This record gives sequence, C-alpha cells and structure tokens, in this order.
Amino acid sequence: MARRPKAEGSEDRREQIIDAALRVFARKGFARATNKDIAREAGITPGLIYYYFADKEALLQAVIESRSPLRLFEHLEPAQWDAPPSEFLHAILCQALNIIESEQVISLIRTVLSELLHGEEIPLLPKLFLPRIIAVLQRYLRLQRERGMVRAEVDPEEVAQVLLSAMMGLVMRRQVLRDTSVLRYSHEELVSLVLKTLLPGLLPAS
Amino acid sequence: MARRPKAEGSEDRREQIIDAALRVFARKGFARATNKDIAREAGITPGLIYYYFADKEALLQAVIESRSPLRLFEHLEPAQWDAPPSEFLHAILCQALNIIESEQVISLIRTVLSELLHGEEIPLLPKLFLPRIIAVLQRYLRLQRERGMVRAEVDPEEVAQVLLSAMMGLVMRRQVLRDTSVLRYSHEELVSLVLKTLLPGLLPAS
DNA sequence: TCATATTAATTGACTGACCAGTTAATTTTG
DNA sequence: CAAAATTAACTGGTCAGTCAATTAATATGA
Repeated sequence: MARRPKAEGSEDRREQIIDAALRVFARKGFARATNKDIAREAGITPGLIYYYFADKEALLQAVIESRSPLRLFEHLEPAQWDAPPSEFLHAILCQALNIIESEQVISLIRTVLSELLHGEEIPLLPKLFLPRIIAVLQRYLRLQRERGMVRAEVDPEEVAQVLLSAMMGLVMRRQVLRDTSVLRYSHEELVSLVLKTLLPGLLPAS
Repeated sequence: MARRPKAEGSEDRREQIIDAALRVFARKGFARATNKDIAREAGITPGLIYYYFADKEALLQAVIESRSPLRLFEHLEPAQWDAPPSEFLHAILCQALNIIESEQVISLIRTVLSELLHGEEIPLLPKLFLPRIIAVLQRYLRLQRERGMVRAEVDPEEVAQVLLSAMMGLVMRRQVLRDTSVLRYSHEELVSLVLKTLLPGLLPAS
C-alpha cells in the first residue's frame, strides 16, 4: 500500500494512529505504552509512527490537543436560564457528566492524569474544563439570587466550587477507584444525589 | 559499612530504601523511576536494593503497605460524638484533611493513583480509606438524626457519600490539578466552605 | 490505452541507549 | 574468622528512534 493523499480506502492515517495511541495510553499509561503496542493497535508497523510524528512525546501532545472535549463544552449553555435551580442544575450537571464519562473522554483523563501526577506540565487543558462549568454555574446562581429564587446569603462562587468538586470526586471514585458504592448509580441518580443534599441550602424559605 | 542487624549508626536500611523509593515514585512515577534513581536518593548503590527486595514490584508493594496511613485513621474517632453537627463535622473533616494532605500521604497517593489508573490492582488500600471516614460520618449522622439535631428526611449514607466526594474532589484539584482557585484556602477554610453549603440542608428548622 | 516516471506511504531491519536484575568479589562488623 | 552487608562490573532484553529499500497510486507521454 502507498500513496493515498486524500483518496478512498482507510481514512486519515494520522487520526488512526492518534486513536490507537489514545486507547493504548489509557490502558497502559504513556511510559509503559510501546510503539509496538500502538502500531499493533493501529494495524501498522512501528516505524510508520515516525512518518507522522516527530517522537512519542509529540504523539502524546497530538492526542491531548486533538481529542480534548473542550469543543463539546462550548455547547453547554442551551439549558434554560429561567428554569428553577432544581431543573437547571440537574440538566447542566447531567450534560457535563455525560460528556465527561464518555469512553473517549475517560481515556483522555486516564492519559492526562497520570502525566499530570508526575511533573509533566500539560499545556492548559484541565485548567479549562472546570472553569468553564464553574463560570456557567456561577452566572446562573447570581442571576437567580437577584430574582430571589436563591437565598441571599449564598455565595455563587463558593457553591459552584463545592458542587463541581463533589461531581469531580464522584467521577474519580467511579472511574479510578472503581468504588462500587458509587458505581451503582446512573448519571441522573448521581446528580439527584448531590442536588438533594445541596439544594436545601440554596432555596429560600423552607 | 556492613552488618547492622539492629545496632547503631544509620537506622534500618530497608526503611531507608522504602522512604527513598516513595519519594522517587511520587516524583517520577513507578514506571519511569529507575533503580539508579532510588539508590541515589537513598545514598546506596543500585544492587543493594535486591538484597532487601525481590524486585522492583516487591519494593512498590512494601512502600504501599508500610506507608499506608490506615493506622492514622484508626485514631480518627476521638471527636466528641455529642457535639453539634457543625462542630463535629468540622473537627473530623479537618483531621482527615490534615492526614491526607501531609507530604508523605500525598506522595503515596501520587504513587498509588497512577498505578490504579492503569490496570494494576492495588491490593485493598484505597478501598479502606474512604469507607473508614464514611462509616464514621454515617454513624454520627444517624445518631444525631435520632436526637433531632439532623433533619428526619436526611439519608446518612447519601450525605456521607456527597461530603466525602466533595472533599476528595477538592484534594484532587489542589494536589493534582494545582487549581489556584482552591489552593488559596487553608484546611479550615476548605472545610468551612463545604460545610457552609451542606449544613443548611442538614440542620432542622431554618 | 498502455508503458513508464514520479513520489508519498510503508516496511523491516538495525542501532545505541538504558534498565532490571545477577553475581563474584570486597568490606564491615561482631 | 565467619556471617552479613555492600559494591562494581556485567548481562540479556527491551525500547525509542533511524534509514535504506520497497510498494503502489497517480501523472505523464506517446
């Protein structure tokens, strides 16, 4: 096989290698993943990787940059801003959870996390995920507080931080620790669980 | 130097190697940590590691088993069971946070987490940390609910899960993501932050 | 319409470095 | 001295990365 600049047959080799690498990195970790592993997963020979990528590190960067779910988070807003807290928060947290717990994003998280754990500076990715959701939550809470739908003494930033941390902790326990006491819930149930304990502190009156 | 079965001079070589290994594993990850690294950190030559440990894997196991903070969690209870929720929860969460965010435990978490991320089954450790705290929290909440100090409709298990997940998420964001928006808080402030948004849903009346 | 030239894509064999683990020799200590 | 502790040199294997050779899609020309 050769010369397939843009033609039929297998789609873009580069993408194919990135996909294979993501799977292998997630399964074995970057350090333990060999070029042979990646090549086998992609159905090519190890040498070919260096036709498309300068070195293993560059392949990792390509994986991280091109498989980031950041674009998915752009479309996170459509939830109705006028809905009451219980509905709005449930909707937006479910959306976020569905994106994050998709197979591809979890693979990316596994890959990035273990690099992040040891020195390696990942450009700017995880610093973009959470602030995105936090900003939306914060904006909504401030709006609803003005309208009197949320207690006056609530600090939107603090609540958003706690809410997000709780969700993140749950995802960690599910996907990394494989904690059965938290794996038994569906996405909807998880969000309901969190909101059930947080909402009473948000809503006015009683 | 030789023969120091129990005598003076440097303390136990074995412990010394374990400490060095923990530091190097945390810094570079198990896969990337070389015996040379560990030996340098311990001030010995690489070969000596194999006098005390069968192989690298056995060293990792020794690190995990002997540096587990499980024993520290045994003494977690002394908090006053009769104190009101705001005091009790603040005290016990601060205790837990202080243990977990100590240098040694964070190093262990870095080490174990990256193994846990990729296939490797860690015996039974992280499955013991959290349940320990959860059990204490749950027991306390049930007790105080009977006394009417906690709302009747509160589910102790669910609240404990959410509380713990929030704390875990915060620790992750601090220690792994190095999220400045959450690093600026002291341990006490962090716990206050979480309780401020959770307590209103727990306490009766309003 | 067929041969041939051109070039991108791909292979597989190779290399130099490094690393986990071994061992024989050496030092220390009791 | 004898046992325990430690070293230094070594080994076999693996892996990231290189490269010359090969293949095949396409373009060119007659």
